[in-house]
Parts: sequence; structure tokens; C-alpha cells
Amino acid sequence: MAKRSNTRSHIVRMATDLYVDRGFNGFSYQDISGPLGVKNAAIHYHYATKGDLGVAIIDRYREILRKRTGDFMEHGSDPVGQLDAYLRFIRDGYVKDGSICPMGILAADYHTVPEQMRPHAELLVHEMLAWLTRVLEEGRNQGLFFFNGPAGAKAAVVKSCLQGGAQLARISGVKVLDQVIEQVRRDLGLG
Amino acid sequence: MAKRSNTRSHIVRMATDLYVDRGFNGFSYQDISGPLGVKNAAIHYHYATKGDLGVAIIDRYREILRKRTGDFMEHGSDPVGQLDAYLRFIRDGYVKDGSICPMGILAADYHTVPEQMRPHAELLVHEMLAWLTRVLEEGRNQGLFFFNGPAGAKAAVVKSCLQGGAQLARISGVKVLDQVIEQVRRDLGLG
DNA sequence: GTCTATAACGTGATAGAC
DNA sequence: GTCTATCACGTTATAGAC
Repeated sequence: MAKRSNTRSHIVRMATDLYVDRGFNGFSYQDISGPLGVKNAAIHYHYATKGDLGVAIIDRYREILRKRTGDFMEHGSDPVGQLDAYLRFIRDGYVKDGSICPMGILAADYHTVPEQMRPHAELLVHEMLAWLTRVLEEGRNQGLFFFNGPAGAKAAVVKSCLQGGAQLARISGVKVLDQVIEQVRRDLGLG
Repeated sequence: MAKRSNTRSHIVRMATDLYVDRGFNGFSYQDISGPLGVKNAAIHYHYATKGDLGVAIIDRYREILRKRTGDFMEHGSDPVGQLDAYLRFIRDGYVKDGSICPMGILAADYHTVPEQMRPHAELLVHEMLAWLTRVLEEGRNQGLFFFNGPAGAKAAVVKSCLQGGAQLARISGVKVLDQVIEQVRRDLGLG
């Protein structure tokens, strides 16, 4: 893996933080170039359009997801442990930085973001749901989770819950997210 | 109820549609003034700042919510019927206009929207969850719904599910929303 | 290959005409 | 009371210097 320019990686990292904090239309090139100590147009060299930058942001999330789900599986391939690690990941991100799921933000901005971002967004959602489906399926087969219906549908429910729960927390406080997390576990037959 | 200026009510209506379609930072005064056939600054007369307009948008959603939940209760005070009417409302809105829940959009933009909007947003969330909590509680008491834990937590889960589900649908298609709706009903013990 | 100077335009907002 | 002409600034993007 060749080491790309330092500025370039700084740009994506900052853009990712700005994006999750303010939405795709809520930050500008200035928010990146200023703190980075370069001119506005330096960003354009590395990412010609904001759409290109948006694609990089989404792909970065896909990589983070791949890495995190890999870690979850390493630290305990037990499905309950993997689910709880995911729930903790969501809650910790919210408490630490006010982070909410990037897919929800993307959905809110979806009709305004450059079209080139959409296939990448679709992949991000697909990969997320595929992982969660597998965890739930295995957990049910092992008698750890209890739910009716297809694992894919339950995965969509769990994902939607966490995504929506963190959003409501931004407006109403963290308590509602904790309620959601506890109820999700309860609805899976976990203590 | 005094009849306000025609322009004024047109503005809020258009702003509401634009907001749910593109997010708070995704539309501008021009998007309203142009189609309305007035100048940009005419909007500023009726709503001095974009924050004032934002407050009007949220309050309009609060009124819509009051009206819809009122209708739900009229057409059949049966809790199952009320829940299904709500689920249909969400799905129809998405299929017809690509609408998603305004609270999720607000959450995505939350760190950039004018502060005056926040208390109104908090009320909107509170009123929504209060209604849903009551429906679920009554349904459980009547032996129609089956779930463990506090009704308030289950209401937060159901609300989060629908909110997140419609968002995922924008990215991945309506099928995922249908999966979520079916699974929510299943998780409540409904056919 | 990397970045700066500058452009062309859209933004929310003010002052003042009718 | 309602709206128009205009502003100061922020926006993404291009052309060209080093």
C-alpha cells in the first residue's frame, strides 16, 4: 500500500469529520484548507470536485466498517459479543464526538449530493447490512438470539434502530439512544 | 384563526417541501422566491432570517403530526389500526414524494442549524414519542401487542426503525423499508 | 506534482421604494 | 404592510505559477 501524500490523507480525514458533524452541504473547502494552512484550491488539486471528495469520504467509511467488523470478529467470534461491540461502537461514537451514522446523513442530503457518490453509498449500506445479517443469522442458529422472520429483515431493523436512535439523541439527549439500545437487546431475547 | 397573507403560507409550504427533500442547508431563498414569482428579499419580510423560517417549518410538522394522530384516533381508536395507519403514512410518503422523517434530516444538520430551531425540534420529538408510547401501551394492555420493557423504550425503537428505514430506502430502494415495516409488526407479535 | 491567485456565481441579509 | 434594488460575503471551480 503506497503512502500517498500527507496533505491528501489529512484532507480526507478532516472532510470525514466535518461531514459527519455537519452534513455534506454543511461544510466547505475553507473549513479544510484553513486549519490545514493551505489555500482553498489546494483541495481541488487532490479532489477536483466536491463530489470526488464525497466519494472519498464514503469509501473511507467503508474501510472503517471493514476494519471494525474485522476487529469485532477477532476479539470474540461469538455473535452476542459482536453485536454488543457494534452497539458500544455506536454509543461511544455518539457520546465522544456527537457522531451519528454516516448513512443517515447521506440520506438526508441524498437529493443534492453529486450522483457519483450514490453507487458508493449503496455499497456501504449493502456491506453493513450483509455483515449484520450474518451475525444475527449465526446467533439465532446457535440459540443466542430469538426473533422471527428473515435475518435480513431483522438486520435492517437493528441498523435502522441504531441509526435513528443516535439521530434522536442529537435532538433529545443520549437517554433515548440508551433506551433504543436496551430495547434492541430485549427484542433479541438478551437480558 | 385569522387568515394570514397568502404569500406567507405559500412560503412555509414550499419551504417544508424543500427542506424534507434536500435538508436545511440544501435549499435557498431563491428556490422559494423564483417559483413564487417574487424577489428573494420578499421572503425576508415574512421570515426575517432562515432560522425563523426553520422554526416555521418545524412547527408546521408539529401541526401535521397533531392532525394526523388525531385522524388516526378517529378512524379507529384501535391501537393496531393506529399503528398501521402510521406505518402506511410513512411508507406512502416515501413512495409518493421520496419523503423521509423530518427529525432525521434535522439531526443530520443539527450542528449547523440556527439555535432557535432546537427547542422546537425537541418538542416535535417529544410529542411524536409521547403519542407512540400511548398507542403501544394501550395495545399491550389490550393484549394486542407483545413486547417486553417500558412502552417508552419500545416507542423509541419503533420510531427509530421507521426513521432509519426510510433513510436506507433512499439509498437502497423501497424494499428495505418494507422489510423494516414487516419486521416491526412481527416484533410486536402481529401477523 | 503541488499549490496560489483569481474568477464567476450563489448566499443570506439590509435599506428603502411603494 | 408588502415587496424590490442592492450589498457584502462565502461558495466551488479554473488558470497558471513554482
